[in-house]
This record gives sequence, structure tokens and C-alpha cells, in this order.
Amino acid sequence: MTNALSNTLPVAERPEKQRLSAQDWELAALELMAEEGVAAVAVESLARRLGVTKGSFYWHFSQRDALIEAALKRWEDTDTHNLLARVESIENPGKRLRELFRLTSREMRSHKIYAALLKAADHPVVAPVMDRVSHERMAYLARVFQQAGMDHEAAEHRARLAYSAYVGLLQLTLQLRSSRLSTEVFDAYVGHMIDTLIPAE
Amino acid sequence: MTNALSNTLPVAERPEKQRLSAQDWELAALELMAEEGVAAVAVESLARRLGVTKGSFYWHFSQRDALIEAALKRWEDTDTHNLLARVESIENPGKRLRELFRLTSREMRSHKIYAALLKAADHPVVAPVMDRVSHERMAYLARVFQQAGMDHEAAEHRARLAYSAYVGLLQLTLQLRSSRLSTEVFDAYVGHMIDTLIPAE
DNA sequence: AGCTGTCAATACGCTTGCGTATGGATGCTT
DNA sequence: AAGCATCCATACGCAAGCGTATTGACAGCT
Repeated sequence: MTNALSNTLPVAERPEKQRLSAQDWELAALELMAEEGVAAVAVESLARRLGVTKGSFYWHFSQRDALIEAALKRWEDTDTHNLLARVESIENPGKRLRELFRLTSREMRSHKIYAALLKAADHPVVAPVMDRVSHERMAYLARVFQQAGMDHEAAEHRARLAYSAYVGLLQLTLQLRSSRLSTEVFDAYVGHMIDTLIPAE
Repeated sequence: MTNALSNTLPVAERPEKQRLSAQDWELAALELMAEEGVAAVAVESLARRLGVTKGSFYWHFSQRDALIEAALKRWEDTDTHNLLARVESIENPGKRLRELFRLTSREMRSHKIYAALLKAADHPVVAPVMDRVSHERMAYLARVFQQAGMDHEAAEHRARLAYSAYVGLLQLTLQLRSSRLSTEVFDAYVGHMIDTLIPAE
């Protein structure tokens, strides 16, 4: 169906200018989004980046928004589940949360895309995706907090608090240049956050 | 020096089309920013909003960025200090923090501007302002947390955590349409946040 | 009344980005 | 070999937005 061979290779190793599939455009769009935000995903600049002209783009997609939508669909399908899969085996809810927080704090690539989407949350294509993703994640957190012994309402609040802390930290560290922390301080902060937000076992 | 009479009146009461001062443009820019973000502050649309053409704008400002800069300067000078002034009389640090959080949670107008600036934090004029403001606020929080009995490092971390929670909540409630809470739930959340983040007296 | 400074309108050029139209190239199929 | 589908290049039109240049309107002063 699609040009599977070249698409599964890392971008750099693709033997220069093959012909492109829609998937290539979607992946390149996500890459650009992570680096420079949704607004930077312009068809002409993307085309330049891929070594073609926009004549190619409009063969694969009807509009710019169709690309954004397809790229976000791809992101939504893969990104969240990847993370949760890696902690679901942990039985103890408290430990699972701690490990989740620690893992999450390392997934820079994922963060950049999420932050970029957050910035573009007023875009009609982006908004519903962010709504879904954020709610799903908060609902998951609330479930686990409840498993960890909190009552329903407290768990909901704590989930919102934890997720807000995550989102806020994203902003502060990615958006504000001088807010970047050294690895040691960052790790210490994550520790503090875990101790403050996750009930002791 | 400036047209003081008309400028100090609320926008709506200004008797239609007076002549404009730089200050008028700055206030209108802040207004537009709060409503539709920094990107929406375009000189031609702003001019339309003010009932003039951009011929006027370029008499008052050399560039679009000069307007942004002046508007942000105005915001920075007034906004933060307003809030802190209202709680500095409270002696007990814990109480002061609680009151600060409660007050802050109500200042919608202020939030909208801050959220808009956060979204535009990659803009060269916006970035340094956000850097300054965010650091000042976090430093203030850290000081008070320390006064409330935490050691230096914990206070720094807690300040970052609290501020992240604030910033994150902004995103979730302002950016994500379906994340808006009813007044009751919102108040309950703020209560939970206060109980979780501020050490008991 | 005339001058001057202040604020504004109009018209223009430039760039970026979207989307369309059309023709060319390449490769698979028969 | 011919034909069809796939992918891409080129050229165009259009809108938004920035900034400039020039002229006009009006108020206050002399």
C-alpha cells in the first residue's frame, strides 16, 4: 500500500530523494512541529525540507489542515500508549505513578510536540485532539490515584494538579530560556514533585 | 503631555473618535492580546478596532514590535505589583500564601494576558519579559515558602511546583474548551491545591 | 490670517503563505 | 510498446500583514 521500505528507515538514511508518501509528509510535519511549532508547518517550507515542491504536497493532501490532522492522528495513536504500556505492569499504584512521573520527565521529544500543540490549542484541528488527550491522561491519573487510596474527589483534584504541574513545567522549561535547569536540579525537582503529589505507600 | 482626559476613561465611554495617543494603542493592544493572543495584534486590525487607519499607528510607533514592547512594559509595571500589594499585609506566611492563591484564582483578565504571552514566548520581545516576570514570581513564592518553615531547597522546589501548577491550570482551563470547570468544582480544586502545596500552620 | 506641529488617510511596494491549473516525468501493467 | 496511474515542477492568482511616502485635516499660537 505505502512505500514501506523507505518509510520505516530513519530520515537521514533514506537514499536522498525517493518519491514521497503521505506518511513521509506526516512524519516530517511532526518533526517540524516539535522543533518550531505548529505555525511553522507551512507547506512550502516543509516541501523545501523534503526536497520537493508543493506540487507534491497537494497531490497527497487536499489542504494544509488535512496534513495537520493526519499528523496529529498519528501522534495521538502512538504517543500516549507507548508511555502507559511501559508502566502498566507495575502492580503497586504508588510505585506505578512514581515510575510514570520519572519516565515522563525524560521524554523530551514527546514534550516538545505536546508543548507545541498546547500553544496551538486554538487551532480548530488541534483543539479536539488536545481535549481528548488531556482528558484521557487526567482520567488515567485519577484512576491510579484512587487505586492508591484517595477518595474519588480527591483523586480527581490530585490528577488535575499533577497534570497541571506537568503542563506548567513544560511551559517553564521549554518556553522560557532562562528557566532551564541542570540535570541534577531537575532530578531533584522531580523527586520533590513526586514526594509532594503522590501519597506515601 | 498626553491626552490625559480621554485616556483615563474606560474605553467605552470615550466619546467616539477622539485623537489617539500612544497609550491608547498600548491599552488596546493589551486588550486584543488578552482576547486573541499576541499574534492577533496586527497594526491594521488594531487600527480598524480603534476606528483609524494604520497611518495613525506609524506616527506613534516605529514598528509593530515597538507597540508590543511598550504594551508589555505597561503590563509588567502594573500587573504583578497589584496582586502582591493586596496580600503583603498578612503576617503569617501560610495565610499569605493561601490568600494569594485564592486571589490569583480569580484574576481572569490577568490570566488571559499571561497565557497569551506564554504562547508567544518565542517572540524576541516577549521572551525577556516572561523570563523576568516568571522568575520574580517564583522567587517571591520561594521566599514565602521558606518563611513558612521549609528549608531553602525544598522552598525553591515547592515554588516551582506551585507556579507550574498555576501555569498548567491556565493552559488547561483557557486553552482547552472542555476543561472548564463549574465554579464549585473550581473552588474545590483550588482548595485541594492549597491543602496539598502549602504546609499546614 | 497664517504657520507649525500633531494626528490621520491613501496609495504603494514587498513578502509569506495558501490553493489551483496544467503539463511533465516515472514506473507498473498489459 | 503503449497506456494509465502516480508523483512532482512550474506558473499563476489571491489575501494578509509589514512598512514607506505623500498628502490632508485640524488645533493652537503669533
